[in-house]
Amino acid sequence: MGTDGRMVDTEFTPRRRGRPASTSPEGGSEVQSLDRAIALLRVLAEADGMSLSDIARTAELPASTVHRLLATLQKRQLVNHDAENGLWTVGLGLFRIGAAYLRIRKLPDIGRPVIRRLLHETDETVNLTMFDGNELVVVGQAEGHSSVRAFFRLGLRLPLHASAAGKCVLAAASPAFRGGLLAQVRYEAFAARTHRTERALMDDVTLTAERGYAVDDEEHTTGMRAVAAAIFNEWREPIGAVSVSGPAVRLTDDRLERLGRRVVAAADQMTRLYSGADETLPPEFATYR
Amino acid sequence: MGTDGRMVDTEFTPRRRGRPASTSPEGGSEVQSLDRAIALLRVLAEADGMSLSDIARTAELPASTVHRLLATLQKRQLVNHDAENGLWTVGLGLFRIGAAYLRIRKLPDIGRPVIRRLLHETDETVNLTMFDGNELVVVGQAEGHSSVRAFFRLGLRLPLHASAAGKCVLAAASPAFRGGLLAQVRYEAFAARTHRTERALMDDVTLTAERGYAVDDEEHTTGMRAVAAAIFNEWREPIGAVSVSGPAVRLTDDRLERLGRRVVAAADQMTRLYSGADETLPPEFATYR
DNA sequence: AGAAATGTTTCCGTAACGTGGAAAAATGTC
DNA sequence: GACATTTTTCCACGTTACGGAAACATTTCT
Repeated sequence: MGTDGRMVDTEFTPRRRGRPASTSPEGGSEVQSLDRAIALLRVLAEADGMSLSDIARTAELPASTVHRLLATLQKRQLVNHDAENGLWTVGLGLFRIGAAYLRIRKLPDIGRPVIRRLLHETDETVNLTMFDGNELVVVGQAEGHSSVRAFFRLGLRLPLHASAAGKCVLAAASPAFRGGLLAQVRYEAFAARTHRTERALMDDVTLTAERGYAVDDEEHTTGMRAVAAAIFNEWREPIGAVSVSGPAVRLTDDRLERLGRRVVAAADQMTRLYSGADETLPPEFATYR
Repeated sequence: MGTDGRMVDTEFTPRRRGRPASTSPEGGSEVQSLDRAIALLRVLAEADGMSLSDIARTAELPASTVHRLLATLQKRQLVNHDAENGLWTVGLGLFRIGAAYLRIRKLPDIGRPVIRRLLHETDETVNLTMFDGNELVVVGQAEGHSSVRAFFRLGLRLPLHASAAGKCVLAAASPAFRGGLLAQVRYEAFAARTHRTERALMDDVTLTAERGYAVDDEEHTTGMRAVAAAIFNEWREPIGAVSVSGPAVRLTDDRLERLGRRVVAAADQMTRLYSGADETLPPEFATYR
């Protein structure tokens, strides 16, 4: 309403296009061979070394079919085949791909309930961002009133120097790491109040470190304010941030302060969930930590 | 030679059967659709959220084909499809399967060079075992002289009360955990000298804890002796053991002592490699720890 | 030793199944 | 409102996967 629109589309802003998925009661197209191969992987993942005929029996498929599928999987390193005893096991290639899940989805999946609660308590848009390269990527969100619809859409990349999320990550980073990040900042001007010098940015970051949360006072988009707090991994390295944002007219100074404390609490909770011993997640996560 | 054979085949002893794999110069049968699906997973694992058309362009496949494959992968949870913005990401199912790799293959893969060195230094059969349920499973080995060929083959399960590996794991376990394990021991008699009572076993375990390594003096197989030391994870919980075994006539008391010290050193090294900061392994492993 | 049993790999005729172009459906952009 | 994009469904075609059977090996039984 107050803001005059999309002058600041830093990067592409992907949004649902094309024909929507059928409200499929269920099923649809499926590829038999792929479906069977996945079934084989499931079988293999539960055993530590199986012979071809064991696998074929368990999966209830003819041996020749299983052999063909396993050979393909082996060529791509998704399964190992011990040449000496002929046993098949899950392969490193599968692990490499599977490991990507943690990098990409762990925080969003864990953070969802926290974000949603924050939305209901504050009635403002909540964003979850993850550090990637030298920017922050929006990986989760919960939008408030439909009136001011999502400025920060999933996949959008936020600059370090012109976003609350970026500044709180800078404030939380180790001095050495922060130095490396600052060296790459371009100080692009997104709005009238965007920091234009390292000096100004660092003063803000120092304040942020003392305060515990960062404030974006119309620095990214004119008319928009936001507060953010950093989320950490198990070695207390910042990996992302939670932020609450809304039109400046609604986010007055004293409300900003209350939101700041609330955001810090939410970020702390996510840190504990991310690096710690909590449930709501499948047991596979317990293996790491 | 001295031993009179396979009276103690606790469990199945899988060994290479059937027609051996072709010394394939390369390739062979392969399944196109599966091969393409794997390529898609690789693409997805490198990006954090892609649209269908992006994926199709990257993989150089028609959109309809990609869609069909993704739909199948999604049904099995190997990929996620965000209904709101239509982005595809790697799924939890993929992680669940990939995580099995660590459970099954991490120690064997890491331990291989250590095992091989131990073989060359001692000239006796070396075995790597992992704790599973209430037994130890042979997951890696290096065989000495072909004369006394592998008694403990890959996949063989060793009992806790009648193997050097089992006893050193018992000795290294926490009192509470050890209690739970002991309650399940059946005291099956594998050889004349097998421990038959918890009393006798615990006396041996106490001695093992003091000594640092376990000794199997013809308790599993008459005529065979072995020494073993435990391998630990990052929380100092025993996860397996390395052992050196051979005919009693070759493994005299004083040689056993020297081998014991050597086995402890090897186990320590594997503990460091397994739980620590070493390379020789792809970067994915670094994510955990 | 030889024979029988078990397990793996290759072969190949058959048709089922995956393929991909095109159309339909929906949204963003001009 | 027309045009450009993107996703999803559809469908005729023939490539591709299927699986029985044979060939090949190794272990076990007699």
